Amino acid sequence: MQVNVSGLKDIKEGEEVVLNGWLQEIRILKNISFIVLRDHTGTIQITSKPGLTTGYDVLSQMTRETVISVSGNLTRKTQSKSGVEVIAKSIEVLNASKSPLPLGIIDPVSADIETRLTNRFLDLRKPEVAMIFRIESELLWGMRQFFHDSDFVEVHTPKIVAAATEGGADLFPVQYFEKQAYLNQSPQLYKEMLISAGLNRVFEVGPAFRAEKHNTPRHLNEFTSIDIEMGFADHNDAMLMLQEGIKSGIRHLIAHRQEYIASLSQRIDVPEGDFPKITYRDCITKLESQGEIAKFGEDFTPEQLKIIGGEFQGFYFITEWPSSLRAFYTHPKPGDEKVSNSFDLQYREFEITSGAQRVHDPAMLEERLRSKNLNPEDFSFYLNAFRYGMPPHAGWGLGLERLSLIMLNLQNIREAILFPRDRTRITP
RNA sequence: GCCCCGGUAGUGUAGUGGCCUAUCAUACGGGCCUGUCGAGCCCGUGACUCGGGUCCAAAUCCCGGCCGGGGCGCCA
Repeated sequence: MQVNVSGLKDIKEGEEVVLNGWLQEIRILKNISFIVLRDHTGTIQITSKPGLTTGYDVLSQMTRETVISVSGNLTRKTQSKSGVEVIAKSIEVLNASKSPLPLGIIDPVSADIETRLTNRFLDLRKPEVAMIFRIESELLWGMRQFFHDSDFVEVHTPKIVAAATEGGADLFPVQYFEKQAYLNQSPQLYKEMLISAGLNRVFEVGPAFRAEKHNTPRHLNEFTSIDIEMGFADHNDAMLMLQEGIKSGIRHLIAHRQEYIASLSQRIDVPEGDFPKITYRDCITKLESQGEIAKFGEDFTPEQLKIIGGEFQGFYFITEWPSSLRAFYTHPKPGDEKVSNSFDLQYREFEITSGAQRVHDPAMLEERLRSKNLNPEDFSFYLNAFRYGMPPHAGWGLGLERLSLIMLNLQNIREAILFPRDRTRITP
């Protein structure tokens, strides 16, 4: 019977099993040999002896990470520390591995992130590395379910676009036949058009591209953005949806994959209660009381965000950002138009999400475009959607890799994406 | 865009002008070992990012290229 390593717990003493996987370690002694076989569920010791095992004589030629198929009998009457092993009847090589490995899977010496990324297929064989993506998958699944259950439609908008989302530079140009096009930095404009289209609530999980030449542990040039937009809603509705979306993702992870959580060195809990909120102005007051120079209309430095983040446990919102700091589509706060109905979701010094109530009045939108030195004519495909009945609406965009980064306490965002696109890397 | 730091065996490192015929670990190859499990012990293979320059002498100093890490800006 073919089983995974994790399935061995249900196998009776002496029963014959077939295991497929990678040869993680091999130790050949004079009259007995041990192999540690690894599959995607775990590792198991395979014991073989001359005369008992077909293929014993070629064991000494087997290299680490060779793909093998083992058949044998499970026994728990073993001296192995794991308390269970398989006595091999036969060991077959399905595909040999070259040696030496460019990156050891279980070596005591750790490799640099660069070496790991250029050999990512080997790096990902480490269970703790693969676990990042298993957890990310579960978090995302839980969030997807939440949005579906909350009447959102999952959509897919173009990644090749004609105009800049927010008018700025920092886009990757692409040649689109005879036209100049760009990789989209955000699905923002399309999400909003779908509100005019009457879909009412949309969400999208997809790539976003930023041509910023940054080289930091928290930026990628291609990342995965979880975006939502909701009609007949404001920034407070959007914040609630964000809070509940994240909670649902974590709740799903905990409910369905306790074994993942157990393998981690840190705890993951569903945050209790509402995420606290602090206004931009209150942040400034707080910083000034600590001797920091923080001027209205300027973004916080990473150092300042550490100070603010130190006031909160886990997630918190910074709300009411100056209108001058936000994109043109951000709705001003009625009666206090220097600030906006906007928010960032933060975790310590990390910005996870940016969102807002959006401008829905076409005249105000044009004015806002002009105030940002953008030409409304360049946005006519977008502005048209506002001229024939656009509901008030709000939404946000969340960086999936940043969410993984903070949930798993990773030191570098490149850890949270399979094949990072950073300042210089376009392979693998 | 600005600034800082780095590149030595497959991997990770030591080394700051002569003592380097380059350290150590791990990996790899061979040997010993009836049960290992971070196996152990013995032997061995294996490296100074590239191109110029300074100097009697360069892994080490200088210039440039390439590659990488980080800080700021900007942002998810």
